[in-house]
Amino acid sequence: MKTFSATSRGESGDEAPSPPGSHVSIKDVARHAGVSPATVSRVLNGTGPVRPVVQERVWAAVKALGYVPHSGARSLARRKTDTVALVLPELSGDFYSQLLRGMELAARQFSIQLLVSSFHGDPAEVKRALAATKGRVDGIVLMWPEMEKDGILQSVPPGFPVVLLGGTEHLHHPQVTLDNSGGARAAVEHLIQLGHKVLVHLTGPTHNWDAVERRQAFFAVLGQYPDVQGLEIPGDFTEESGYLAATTLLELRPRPTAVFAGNDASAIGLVLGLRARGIQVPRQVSVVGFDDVPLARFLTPPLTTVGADVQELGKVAITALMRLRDGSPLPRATVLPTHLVVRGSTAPPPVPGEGGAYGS
Amino acid sequence: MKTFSATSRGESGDEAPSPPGSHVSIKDVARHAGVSPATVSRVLNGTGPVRPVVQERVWAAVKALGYVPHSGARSLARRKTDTVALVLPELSGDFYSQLLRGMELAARQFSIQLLVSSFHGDPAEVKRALAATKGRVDGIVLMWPEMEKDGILQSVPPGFPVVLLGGTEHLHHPQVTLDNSGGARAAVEHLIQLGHKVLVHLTGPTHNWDAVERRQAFFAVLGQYPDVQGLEIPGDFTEESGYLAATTLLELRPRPTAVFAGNDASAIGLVLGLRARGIQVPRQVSVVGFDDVPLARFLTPPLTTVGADVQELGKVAITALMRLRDGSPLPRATVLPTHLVVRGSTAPPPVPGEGGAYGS
DNA sequence: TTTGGCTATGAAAACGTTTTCAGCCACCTC
DNA sequence: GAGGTGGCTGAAAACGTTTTCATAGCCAAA
Repeated sequence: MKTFSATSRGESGDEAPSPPGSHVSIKDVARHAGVSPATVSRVLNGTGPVRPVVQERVWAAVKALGYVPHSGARSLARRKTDTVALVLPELSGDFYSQLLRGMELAARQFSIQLLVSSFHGDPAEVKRALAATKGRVDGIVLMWPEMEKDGILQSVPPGFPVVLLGGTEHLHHPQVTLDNSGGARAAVEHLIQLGHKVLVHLTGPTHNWDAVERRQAFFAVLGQYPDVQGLEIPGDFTEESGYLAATTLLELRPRPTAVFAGNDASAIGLVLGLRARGIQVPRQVSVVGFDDVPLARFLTPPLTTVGADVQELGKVAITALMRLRDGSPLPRATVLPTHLVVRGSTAPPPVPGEGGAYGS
Repeated sequence: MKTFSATSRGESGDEAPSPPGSHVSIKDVARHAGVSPATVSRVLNGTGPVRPVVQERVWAAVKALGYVPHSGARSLARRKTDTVALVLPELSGDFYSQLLRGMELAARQFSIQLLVSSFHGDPAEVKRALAATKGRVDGIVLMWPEMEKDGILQSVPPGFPVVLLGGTEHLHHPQVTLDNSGGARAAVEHLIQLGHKVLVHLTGPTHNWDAVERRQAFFAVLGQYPDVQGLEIPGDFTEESGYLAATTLLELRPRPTAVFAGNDASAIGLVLGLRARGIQVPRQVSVVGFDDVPLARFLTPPLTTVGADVQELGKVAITALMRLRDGSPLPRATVLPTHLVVRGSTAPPPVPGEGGAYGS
């Protein structure tokens, strides 16, 4: 088998125009152009006055040597890295995918780089990730959906630009979130409007801020409709917990005819679980999710759910961070709208006697 | 509206234990501990001999001042950044999501950071992205699916660790790819085994390396079966192109009974397009995709397609890069296996006279 | 011709680390 | 007591930039 090793590299092919030494520094350029490093820096950055003829000499030297500035050294000298860190719970999945895309788009607009890391729910990882960014980035976008967050931000010095994404509000850092409450309200009211009288909420993890907000909104809406009953089944945002919830649901008395699930994954699990037990959605039970994952519209029936412009969320987070970095005033919290997407998994409740109700 | 500005930050809350000045450097720690910066460095990095009692003093000072090393300066001095750059066509979508996850997992294992950027098909962006990494990373994973790639790697000095992900092979850099040929072969042979005699390939973009490999494999297999005919319809990997291909397909003579689509997106579009024209899949036309996107198993019918462990691909790419960085020998090319996933979108061809064939 | 004020440049000091090099000290061996 | 020997430590030189500060030259004004 042909092998590659760091020492056995061949001659230049489509590499640098004339790549003499791997490491050509600003001093080499200066020497080659017959000027001082300071002047080269001035030409490269367009700062300070330099005679046109000298500028040409410098550019010529840059091209001739194939010089590319060393961003690390540059950052050190300028005290500015043009990089921001993204510390997220996960990187995969539709939500983060969209989020990342929005952030990348914004980053390009601001000409900054993105340093990503994910911590998979481990607080120790968050701390490590945050510490590792010291001296490497100009700011941090942190997403920490857990309720508890004491000491997470220990290693970041006060005054360092940090934007919190989702989750609870924070004394020291601005926050960008989706309107969980509004979305949940819309979902629940949709079910009530359809005529449902017994609703159940399939909750998310109790320590998850989004889950808490959605649950609160659920009961808040029910408080306004005395003739509607609200129950809840504990879940944890996984498809499996939704599947299992189907069993619990069928044992509830009075019988719920509609479910507001904390997110799409558990809603999908629930639909599958109900179907496995012979219950039809939405004829016998209506189901609403939350997130509007791409999958939602491809399901049978297509899932009614609450959507949001997650890409926009990413953009806004980066933009907020940049404003913070630049010292511009910034709202303490920015809440992005969510909207109900009515599809096929919701319908009016079954009329007793027409065979829609499920067995005794 | 309450606003935040960089200058109006409050007192410390859950921030640093005792955050005196925002910027505490190794010199401050040294002074506080009554030693030299060199000794602090030695203690922090566990290098060189330091008396235990002094070590304690240093650690105490570190804690007292809430010192966190400045990675930027560290990188400069060590000539090592513990960061690698990911230069990808996109960041969103199932494929990249999985890829990123694998890379992140591997990165954590190697204790390195990930600097991401995407270029959306623009060669100028690639060059900018690569140049921006100079002095910021120890290596680069570059994915450039286009056939043409002259000069893309101009600004990276020869000998700098680069791993190519997918795409064509390269003289100077090792490569990690998925087995497009094997997957395509398996897909086509599956259709032939089912009894199909007229196959059509819905191609990807002509300048895309993966598309080219899959197309080549399609015709290579057909070459071995003289009694099977192969046609092709040009596409571009988008769902829309698949949808439109349905029309073209129905006009072909002889009538194809099976389609091997270049990827899942176009396969899905095709299925939708066929259905819109009253053609049933797989009863009248079988369809195979490529990629096994998560959606595939939720479609009706679930899509038969070619899958691969994309997360593993990401891991392998990072691992290869690390080996390259460390000067370990490394295969010039690593090809990861793909596998056929048979689901519901393929079936034997309709038997004439049984109503399966579509109208004249 | 001096003075003053530009413009264009270079020398050198940052930036915050790591690492080399040399030196100090205590201990051991004759 | 002289001469190693080895363990700790500090001074200082990197690393590759940017930026401040000083100065040299030049032209206009006095």
